[in-house]
Amino acid sequence: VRSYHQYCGLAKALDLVGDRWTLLIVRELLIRGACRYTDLRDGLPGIATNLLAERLRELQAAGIVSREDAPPPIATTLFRLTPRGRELEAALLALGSWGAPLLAQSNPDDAVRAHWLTLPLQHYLRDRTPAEPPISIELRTGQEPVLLETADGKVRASLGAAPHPDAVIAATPQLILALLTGKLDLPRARTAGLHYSGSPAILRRVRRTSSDARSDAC
Amino acid sequence: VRSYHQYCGLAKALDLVGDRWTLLIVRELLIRGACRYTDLRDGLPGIATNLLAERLRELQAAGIVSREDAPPPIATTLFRLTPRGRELEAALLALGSWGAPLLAQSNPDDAVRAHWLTLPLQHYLRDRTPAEPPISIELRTGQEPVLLETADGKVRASLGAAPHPDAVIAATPQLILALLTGKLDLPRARTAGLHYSGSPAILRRVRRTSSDARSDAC
DNA sequence: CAGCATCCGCTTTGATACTG
DNA sequence: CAGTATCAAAGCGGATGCTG
Repeated sequence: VRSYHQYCGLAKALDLVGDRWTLLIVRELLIRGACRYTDLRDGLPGIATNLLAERLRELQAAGIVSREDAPPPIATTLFRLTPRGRELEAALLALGSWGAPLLAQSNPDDAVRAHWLTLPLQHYLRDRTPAEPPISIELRTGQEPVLLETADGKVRASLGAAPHPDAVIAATPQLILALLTGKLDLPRARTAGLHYSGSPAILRRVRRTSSDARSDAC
Repeated sequence: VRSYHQYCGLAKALDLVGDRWTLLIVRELLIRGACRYTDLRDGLPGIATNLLAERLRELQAAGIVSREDAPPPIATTLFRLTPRGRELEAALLALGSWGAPLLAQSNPDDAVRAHWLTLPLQHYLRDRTPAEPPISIELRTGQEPVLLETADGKVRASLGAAPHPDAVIAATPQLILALLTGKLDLPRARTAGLHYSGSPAILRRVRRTSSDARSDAC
């Protein structure tokens, strides 16, 4: 809340979203869309409930988040990003991409949520054969499923199950990430506990390999 | 310093650069290159000196900043970004661009530094006639001069004087920004205290006009 | 002077308990 | 479900002092 009082765009941005937890709240709303208070709390393990309430008030005052009181049948409050809030997506993805390599050394006592996978996956994966018909892959981690789809050369990740997935991967987020980013091949991932069903060609189409030239390691 | 303990790239990034002042220190090193401690303090008005020292230690431990002890003639310590630190540029520019519209309502008691202009200017300006020979414009605000140069359709902003500028603009940063982003035309800017020397065509080549279609207002 | 370290008061955060 | 209340601990801001 305390301003830097500097005539600088970055400082002004940090005045609004630089406080602890604030950008992670935006992350939740970006990935999940409209959210209830409890959904947010579940996606932000470690946050104190008074802080979440206070941040939501600040974000609303800053025009980044809006709150809707219940469509009639369900009686609940929904929080969602305003258009201005959604404009934070580019900055958030850039920061998340910078941090993605840090996921390589995974800390065993880190909290894990399946939907957090969508950010690094969209960053690392490409469709190698965009001319062919699009495919979809379902990721299962014991929590909510995540859906991967190819679209104009890119890979989109979103929440939800695939109606007719071309492949299904079931494992921990760490294992899925290791497999898809090329750190582990399919046989090794399987012995580590990953379940894959579908044609190996589907996997090869989007999987990064160690030979992929990218500046950032994973 | 306190970690979020979340298996998420954004959270990992914020673990390293999410603390107060940290991204602004990176901003200084990005714009100015290698810096002495006192240069940093001057570019970060409001920071407590012990915090600056502590943040620099943390950034060094994180592999984002390196410190060099003096080339022999001058006896001083130089701080600079490591390659990994420089990779923060994209994220920093994205956040700065998001915050750039907030510069429109300028607060009179905000601190001002000429070199902070480089970020919003690179964001807003385009070279309208990239086929013509490149031009350079010098900005003077009473502090260090800033140099604008056209290069492949874009406008680059950096610190330092132009050897043979095609135009010179002297005014406060707020006025310069208002003129170049199209909020003020040249006659009005002049009556507000701005000095312009050079052909008006030079200005028209890079200046944004209110008719420029961009989603973000300024 | 450059580059800190120490001390102190205030603010922010974290953890938990409680409520309409 | 969606918060508020309370309180201890940590972080921050400002001033000052120290060292090569």
